[in-house]
Amino acid sequence: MARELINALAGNVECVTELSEAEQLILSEIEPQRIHCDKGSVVFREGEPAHSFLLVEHGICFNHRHLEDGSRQIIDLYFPGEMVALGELSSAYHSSGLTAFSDAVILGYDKAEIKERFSRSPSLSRLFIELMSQEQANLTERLVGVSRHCARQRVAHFLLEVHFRSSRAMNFNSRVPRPSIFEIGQPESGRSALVSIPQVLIADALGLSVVHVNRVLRQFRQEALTQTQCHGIEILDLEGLKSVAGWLSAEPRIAPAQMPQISK
Amino acid sequence: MARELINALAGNVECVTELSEAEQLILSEIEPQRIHCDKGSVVFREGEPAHSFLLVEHGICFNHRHLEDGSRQIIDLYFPGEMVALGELSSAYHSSGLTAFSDAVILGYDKAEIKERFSRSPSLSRLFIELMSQEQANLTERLVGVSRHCARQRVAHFLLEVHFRSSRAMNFNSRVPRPSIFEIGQPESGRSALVSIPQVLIADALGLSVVHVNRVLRQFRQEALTQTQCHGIEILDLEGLKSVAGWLSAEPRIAPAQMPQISK
DNA sequence: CGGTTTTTTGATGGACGTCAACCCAAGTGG
DNA sequence: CCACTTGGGTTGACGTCCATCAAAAAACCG
Repeated sequence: MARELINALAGNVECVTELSEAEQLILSEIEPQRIHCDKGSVVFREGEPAHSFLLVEHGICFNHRHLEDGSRQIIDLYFPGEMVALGELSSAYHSSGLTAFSDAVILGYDKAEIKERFSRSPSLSRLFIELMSQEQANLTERLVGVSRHCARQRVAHFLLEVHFRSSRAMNFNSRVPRPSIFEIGQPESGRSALVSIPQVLIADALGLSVVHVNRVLRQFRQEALTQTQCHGIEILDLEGLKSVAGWLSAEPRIAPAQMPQISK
Repeated sequence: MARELINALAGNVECVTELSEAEQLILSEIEPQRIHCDKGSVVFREGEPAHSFLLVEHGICFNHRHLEDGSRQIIDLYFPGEMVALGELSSAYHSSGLTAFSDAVILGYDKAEIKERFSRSPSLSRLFIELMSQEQANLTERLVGVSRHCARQRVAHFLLEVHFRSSRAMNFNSRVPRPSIFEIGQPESGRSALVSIPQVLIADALGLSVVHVNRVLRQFRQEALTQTQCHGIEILDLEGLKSVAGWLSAEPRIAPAQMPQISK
């Protein structure tokens, strides 16, 4: 009985609780392949055939695309309990590569089987669509962020996102010993430590140069927003960083009135 | 019998042909609301409740988000036959606003009904997921484009994208008189005319200033890549523009070998 | 301990935003 | 018919943000 998939869904979307026993069973029955990846190893490259649907169990991965000029764009990071490149479920080829950032364990589910099982029940389909919507919303957010914010804001936002996503990831299978790459301290006295991420990764994710990322981080240090500790970036002033990033906590968007005329 | 929805799907995804008569009927039965929008009018704003699933029938719309500093980011354009913000299907509120760029007619389908009907058949669900994947791929493309390309490339790419999407849009209900905003000439002698789009829109879509967009367009004119004619941009040298944009026609991604070790 | 990777810092330059002005076409109202 | 507005396009001067180059310092890894 494999509950990883359901746990992962539960971590990402609320309506899992609405699933019936039978539906949960449908998901539990799928037996995943366990893929062990060494730190820094390439799980797959863009263009390779994509057989399976992937879920990160341990460690951190990121997917990326390589550009003509040799640089790479990191599209997203994946923490334990997160599903990799949902949008590629129906595609026969990977549109981006995946690399393990730390030693990682990835669960691979057969795509055909996943699709077949999801289509057995409307709720499961709905749930899947829900997930994709969420991922799309994230992408949109990222798009706006990258194109309209300066380096300071982007780096701050990135740190915060990594912080929150990695701490949420701790709730996923917390019984399992967590990989040592996680240096997350308790938020004692307002501070909290962070994953030790090389600056080049931040740069590639944000479309900045390593040099500039470094400079921004120095600024943050000088402003006592963060602090370096053994190759990790520790957040000292969460609220301060949030205000630098323009972080909207609950995203309560305004809703003025006015609808277009409707005819016929 | 309303076939707009099926036509739209057919224009975006191949597997529509696999749909059975019955499934096509399921879709044809839904009666959309017709929403007429004047040029420049706001169809809805971000944060407003989202009741319906929208399909552009005539005209051009774009969705956008407003930022703290007062600027706006245009997320995508929508041409006739394209579905607006697919990812929001399962969301109760619009995460971005929609504005009619020209006089437009939009078909509004009740979300609940769409969802109910899609969930009736696995093929329909699959089809929908397919669509969302595609949109996500586009978004990813845009993300990479915005963060890694210079203004020249971005503008060139934008012009090409608008060109191809608008000419594909002509195939959608071609029996209907096309809105006058479309000034698409036949590709006679290698040239082809383009929608007359204000530069400020290009700027907002690409995250550039109007001034700089203008400069880039001037360059293009000097290089005989484009030419202005009565408030429209005509593409003179399609291939030239493609090479400026780094446009990959068929996107044949390389697929080297190497898989990670698999255990258990 | 030397070789490699990552971080750090400075100097220089290019790309692009901002400000400010001017032009031109299309109304609009007298 | 003409003054006035309005919205977009065009152009120049100037400044800022950030990439690039280069090189040292620090951390890591046999």
